[in-house]
Amino acid sequence: MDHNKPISFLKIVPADLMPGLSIDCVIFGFDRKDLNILVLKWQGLDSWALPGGFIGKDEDMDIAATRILEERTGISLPYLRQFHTFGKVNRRNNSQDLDIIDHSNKKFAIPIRWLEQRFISTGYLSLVDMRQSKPTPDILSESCQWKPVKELPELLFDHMDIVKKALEQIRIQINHLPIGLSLLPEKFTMKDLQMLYESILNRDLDRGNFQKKMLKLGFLNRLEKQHTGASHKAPYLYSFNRSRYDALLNQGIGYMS
Amino acid sequence: MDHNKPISFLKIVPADLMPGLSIDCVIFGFDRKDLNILVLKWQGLDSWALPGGFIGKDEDMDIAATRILEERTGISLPYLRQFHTFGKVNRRNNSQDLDIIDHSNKKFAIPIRWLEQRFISTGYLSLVDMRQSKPTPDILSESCQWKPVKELPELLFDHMDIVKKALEQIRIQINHLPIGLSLLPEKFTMKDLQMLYESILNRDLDRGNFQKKMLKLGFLNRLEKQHTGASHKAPYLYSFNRSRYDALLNQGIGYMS
DNA sequence: ACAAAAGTGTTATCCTTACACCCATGT
DNA sequence: ACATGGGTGTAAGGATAACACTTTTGT
Repeated sequence: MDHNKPISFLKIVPADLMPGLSIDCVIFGFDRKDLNILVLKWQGLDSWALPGGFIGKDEDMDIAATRILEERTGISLPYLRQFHTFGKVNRRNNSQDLDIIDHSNKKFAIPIRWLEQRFISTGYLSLVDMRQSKPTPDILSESCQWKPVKELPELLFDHMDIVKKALEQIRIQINHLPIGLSLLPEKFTMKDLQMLYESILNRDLDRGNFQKKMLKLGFLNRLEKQHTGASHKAPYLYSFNRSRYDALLNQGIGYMS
Repeated sequence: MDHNKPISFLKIVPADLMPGLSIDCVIFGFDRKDLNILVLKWQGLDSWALPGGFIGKDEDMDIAATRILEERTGISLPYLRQFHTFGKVNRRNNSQDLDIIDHSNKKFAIPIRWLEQRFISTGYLSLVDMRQSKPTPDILSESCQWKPVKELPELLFDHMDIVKKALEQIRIQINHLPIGLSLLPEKFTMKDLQMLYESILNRDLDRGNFQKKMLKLGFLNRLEKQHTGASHKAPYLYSFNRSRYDALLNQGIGYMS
């Protein structure tokens, strides 16, 4: 049996899916300024939601997560990690949620009552470079957009709780996650890296101290300077020393707390 | 509908349970010396496993975890936290595992094929004072014992992976978990606290520095000394300043990383 | 007196913090 | 010349690590 055979979300065939189990993805993007999250707008509704889907009966959960994200947003991932499983009975039982389930059932001819069952959902998070991934909506969605964390629209179900938990986890585990590696392009400036940390930690860091700290940790390769035409000194570009970075993450990088 | 109604594990009635979903508990215990884990020995088999069970259709997952642990070991918990969900297709598919499932099916007259389905399992961890909880096995188990982490017996299915992940998580999140509060009795000595940290971090810490650091953090109440009759100075007893401790955990306590 | 474990002190070193200072560049 | 942002330096204070010293108690 091939456990990794991709299963299309768009054909919802309950017989092929794990019942009662879903996956929701919190995709963090970074654009040199703000931390963003990828959200989908459902067809014909003013409702935004996280990209999510279901798990094939013969599909590893991690692989399902990768597939779901790819199908729903067109993004293939460098990094995807489970962070929490949401198991409250009434996590999607307010009246608005029920309306939407009903609407979707009809619109997409999803087998009756499949969406109505109780779901326990596992949240996955990822960190990607916004400038290198152009999300494109699937047929269930009207659009697929990056929204700044600071001004998210209302989200369906308990998706706001899921986002909050993802943020909390990313902060707790900041010293153990390959934040920079995934959220930044191949080459980046020290300022880019600092702004990324500031976005995640939600506070300002001292420029000089940040620079010295990062350099001392020794996982950055300094490349040639690149002059952008701006009216000031050209910044160095950096790339990650991959093996050194991985080694440090295992121990937990001692960033400013 | 009452979402919190306890559902007996011992009556396995598939119609009342979430299919394909289970819970496994990694219960850490501490006895002033070693870090232990609670394991069950299955009836009539030489196999050890983590205490686990299933989730009622109208039961919150967190509440199911509490119930399962209580039913299977007799322990009621001060603290129980989800740490990972295990979703590999073949997590319990080696031949020994299948034998055991077959054996259990027959012995306990569990509805046919219930145990044979694919399960995705959420791991919960807890930290308890070994001296204050006397685990007692349920009827599925021959015994229920504490085993030192350093010399665990072979475990069924992927339970060893689950234990390893729990340990990894407890180390990564050590500054955010109420380690001491749950694993130690009401009153304890500084030595107790230090040995606990040493067990979890798996390395020695300097006695003098540890003492000073903990005192400076300010979440310990120093109580009267208690003389035990040993041939040396009597140590102070301490208790936790609960509100101060909670506040610090939110920020992340800066223990020696 | 001695061993054992608790409590505290000392010192060198390192890290963090808050700045200040100079450099390169376009206007 | 000046504003802007990049790179580096410095000095005070705090934290860490290694180890020494003193105290209490039973033998």
